[in-house]
Amino acid sequence: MSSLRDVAERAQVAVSTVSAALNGTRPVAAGTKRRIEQAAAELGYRPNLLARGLQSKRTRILALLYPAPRSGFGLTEMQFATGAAEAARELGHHLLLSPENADPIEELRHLTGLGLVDGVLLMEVGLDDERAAFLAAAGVPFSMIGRTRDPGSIDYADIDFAATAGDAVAHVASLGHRSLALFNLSAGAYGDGYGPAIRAGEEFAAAARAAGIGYVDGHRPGSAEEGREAFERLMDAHPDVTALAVMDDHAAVGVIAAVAARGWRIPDDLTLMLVLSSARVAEMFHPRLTTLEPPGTELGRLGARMLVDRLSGDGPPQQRLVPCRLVAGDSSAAPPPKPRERRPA
Amino acid sequence: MSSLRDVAERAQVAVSTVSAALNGTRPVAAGTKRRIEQAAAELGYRPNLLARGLQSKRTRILALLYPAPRSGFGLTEMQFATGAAEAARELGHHLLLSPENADPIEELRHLTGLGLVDGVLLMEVGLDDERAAFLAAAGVPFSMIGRTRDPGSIDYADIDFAATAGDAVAHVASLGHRSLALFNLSAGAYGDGYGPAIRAGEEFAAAARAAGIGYVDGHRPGSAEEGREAFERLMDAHPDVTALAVMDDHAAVGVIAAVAARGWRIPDDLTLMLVLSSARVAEMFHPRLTTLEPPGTELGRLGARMLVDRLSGDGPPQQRLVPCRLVAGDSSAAPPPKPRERRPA
DNA sequence: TACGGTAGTCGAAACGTTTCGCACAACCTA
DNA sequence: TAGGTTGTGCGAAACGTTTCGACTACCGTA
Repeated sequence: MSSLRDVAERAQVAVSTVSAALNGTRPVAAGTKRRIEQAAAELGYRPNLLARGLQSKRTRILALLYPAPRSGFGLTEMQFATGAAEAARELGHHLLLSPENADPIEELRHLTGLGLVDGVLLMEVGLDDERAAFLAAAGVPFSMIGRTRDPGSIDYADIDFAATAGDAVAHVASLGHRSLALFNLSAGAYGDGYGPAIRAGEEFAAAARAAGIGYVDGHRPGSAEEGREAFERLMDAHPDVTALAVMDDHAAVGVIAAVAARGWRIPDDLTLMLVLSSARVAEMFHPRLTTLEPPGTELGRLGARMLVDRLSGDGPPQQRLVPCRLVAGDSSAAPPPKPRERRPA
Repeated sequence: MSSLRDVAERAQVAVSTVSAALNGTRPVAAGTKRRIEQAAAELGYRPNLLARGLQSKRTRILALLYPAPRSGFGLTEMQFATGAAEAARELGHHLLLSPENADPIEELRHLTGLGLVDGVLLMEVGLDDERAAFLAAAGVPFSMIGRTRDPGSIDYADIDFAATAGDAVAHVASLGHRSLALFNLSAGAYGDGYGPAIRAGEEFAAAARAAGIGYVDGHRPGSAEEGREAFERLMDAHPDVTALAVMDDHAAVGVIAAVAARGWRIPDDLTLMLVLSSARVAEMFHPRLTTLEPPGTELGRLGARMLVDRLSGDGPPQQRLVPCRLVAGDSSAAPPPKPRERRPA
């Protein structure tokens, strides 16, 4: 690989002049500049990132930190990563994939001590996230996909749960439903204090109240079997519920089975929608489910972009909320005209 | 951040001695070594990766190169990435996520010219992959997840399609089926020359022949609608087929609908299985589909490991084939005892 | 006693950049 | 004509490592 010195020799100038010409960091006479650029092109010169980073303390490398997935990552997490990587590249940066081990703080200390990364992008942020606290204390630039309970002036991109819940409620309300239930994420899959689970619960309740329709919460099925059971219990306690939003894919499978077991049909007897599931997943179901698709790629892109902004400038904190996109499937319809009854096959 | 010099001062030795002591690169007296280690610990010394890389020409950074996904990445691709990142970290390396832009070769030239990465891990390898050709010509160490038509002595980890097809055929044959069909990946989703599509086709044919059961190929549905049509045409042309393997998730949705439209049931009237789909996807279906789950994480890990091996040693090329895991669902059963007929609802 | 070998340590150079003070010429202004 | 201002380029230092030749002290041996 050719170095700055090779270019300098070929162009008959000093090394520092080449650096200045190529980076535009100080004025260089037009003729000289042209000679240098040509020499660089002829040699196929590429600046060495390590040398540059060593000197300038800026590597233009970002680290994407994510916990070992408790239950395997989904499409959304993949989108965070690819979105962030894309945006980073467009902005002339690189993205390092950093799985956490048992001790995330130690991991972080190590990672930032290496001098390798300029900033950190945090995924799967908890309401009280120790990583965020550590980074803030250590003065390491970072941004979050998701957010802590009190993000203060930390940059983040997160789902707009209020808007999302509003859209969901508006969707079923406009179809004529008067009562909606939510099956939240199970504690097992993500642990307690998982932001999306808590915020979604709160915002659905608020949106339903604002729209003046009934709202039932409390079930948190994490598997098909639990979904089936939860639906049975829901119908026992609240036979008037005609619309159901489910956050866990697998639970939805159970709900569909339970509906069928009663001799009911979707969407005629129940409007069923997924929350925070990608349309690709929703399409796997029969009927194709309506879903509120999380803006994974966009959140990833935003997270990376605001981190780069933070690194290169100061500016006010950027805090962005992006709503899920409602993708209508074949599982939404008007509520049944008269009370449903079990019609076992 | 403290540097080698700080440690040297504190331990009252020369910088070079500290380096030697900490890296074990040449003998250092036991007492001195202890003093140095203590000083390093007290200062919380971390070697600067950039400086080290600049000098030693080894950064311990690997790049994972992947094309912009044509149709959005799936779980398997996610597993490649997380598996590779995990293994890299365990081996003291880092993994850079590198999306390709329009011109992969230029991208590669740029990436390797930076001096930032020691080696490249290639994903989504085509049978005639220009990236592999370029890297080989450029002398850049790399390994592949997947493989070219003629991998020569290039390290790779790929799916063992022969074993996978064998397992699939054995599965249906043992249930009593005498005729199997395969719906391959659509050309649109992955382009022609996509290794898995071609190899799967060949190996299913070979396995069926070896087992002495009938085999039908040729359909390549890439959506639910195409899946439905393909199934209708299949039944028209080959009414004797009682087992079907589908490679595209969405096509399976259409097949299931078509089966239901005939008044048939799965698995009673048709044994349906997914090929190269994760169990998490198979569980979304009703009934839960049998699937041949690709070893995504393991392939990612293997790819990273063999690349690290290649970097640090010479050794013979490593070429590993890993079969898919057959996860039995509720969609496999013995073939129907008597010929099926349409029983429209 | 002199000599070669060895274990341990040091200092300097090198990796490829960026940055910064300084030099030099040409030009303008008073 | 003297002094200042610009425009342009140079050289050296610095970033934090690794590497390598050289030096010292000590030991055993001839």
